[in-house]
Amino acid sequence: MTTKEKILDTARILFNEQGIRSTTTRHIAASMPISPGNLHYHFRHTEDIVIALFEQLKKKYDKMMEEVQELSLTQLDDLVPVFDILYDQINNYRFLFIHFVEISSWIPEIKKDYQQLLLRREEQFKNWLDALTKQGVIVNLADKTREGIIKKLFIVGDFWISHNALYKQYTGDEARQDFVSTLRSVLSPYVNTTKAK
Amino acid sequence: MTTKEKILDTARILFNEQGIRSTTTRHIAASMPISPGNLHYHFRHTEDIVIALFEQLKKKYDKMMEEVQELSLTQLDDLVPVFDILYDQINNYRFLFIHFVEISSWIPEIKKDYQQLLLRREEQFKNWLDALTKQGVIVNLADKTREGIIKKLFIVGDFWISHNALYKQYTGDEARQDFVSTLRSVLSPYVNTTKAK
DNA sequence: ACAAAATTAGAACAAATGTTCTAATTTTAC
DNA sequence: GTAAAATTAGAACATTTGTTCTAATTTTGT
Repeated sequence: MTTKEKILDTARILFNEQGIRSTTTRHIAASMPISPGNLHYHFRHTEDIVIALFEQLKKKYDKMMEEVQELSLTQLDDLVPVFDILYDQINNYRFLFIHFVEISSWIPEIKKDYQQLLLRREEQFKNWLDALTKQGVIVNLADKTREGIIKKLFIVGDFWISHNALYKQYTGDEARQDFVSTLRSVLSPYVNTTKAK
Repeated sequence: MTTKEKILDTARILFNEQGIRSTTTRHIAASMPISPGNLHYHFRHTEDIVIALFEQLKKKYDKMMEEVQELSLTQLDDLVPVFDILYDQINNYRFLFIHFVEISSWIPEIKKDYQQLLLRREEQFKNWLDALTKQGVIVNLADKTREGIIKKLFIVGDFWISHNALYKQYTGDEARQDFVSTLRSVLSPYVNTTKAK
């Protein structure tokens, strides 16, 4: 692992554990350990580290969405493994989600990027829900209903981790299961109970 | 308005507008304007300001929940005015919701308080949903389903504002309407469509 | 009216932060 | 093997921060 990669990894872990407010470039350098000068040789500005980490997440997201596309879904629970992977990705970069508003006003570039990501994801989800309807997994959805479902999936997906940090504070498998079942429960009211093709 | 109240109001507005990271006690003092020394005469530590603001919100929440208790609900849309008031409260203290995880690890006292608030709210919501079922507004709910609904109401209620800041960025009435309709849509799948008493 | 208390301004301080600079060391290319 | 480039350590700097201190001014109670 190069120093650059090591910095990103250390930063990500410290950001996740201590938050972005109390994690300084000096802390990151000290815990590797390298000198502050060395760290700033690789990343001139602190925000460059955050930007690079966001890029990592974005890449992983895109890869995951590709894989989902070719999935054949015959029942709601076929989504569980997808939500599982989603959980890991969010959890590994949870500082981004916990501080998203702060970061996006600090680094406008990330805000723009994230909005475009959401736009694309919204389209993909629409297609995805339509496919589920066609397969008879979920009932027919009015446009407004479908939009509402997607909005709830976004909010729960992005902020379950914050809610959990504030309230139940599940860890490990318990956390993952609660995340998955909460996301699942956004869709479950719309499951088609009549046995049609 | 006393100086103390003025400080809290100014701090709240600056926190909402600029975030807690870039709002310092000096900024608050300068924008009133008073001297930094004067500000720290009224609030020895920065966190005392945040704690006082959280107390304000808590009081308003409790007052609102009392009022809701005596509401008679015969249809789902009777909840709209409740969600409306909720929106105003959250919006006026949105910095708390946007930085909740950060604040709660910075000031453990607030974390504890908020967890207890949620515990109480969870009980109230349970009773409330049961009442709605008895009145025939919503269908019978399994325990797990009811818990899931409440969890979604919490997550959407607490983080719609963050999601909106990141994505659509609605303002004014548009914002309020989207908040209300998103919260409403958590319950709408469970509305009782059969005409029973 | 006047003493005591409360409030205020503004200087002062120590600590921390992001970043830059300089000089040394290591790696790479040929 | 050696010159150039890349990497590293650590000192240095300017700025900002929360907070304290001192002295002045204003308000309050009687």
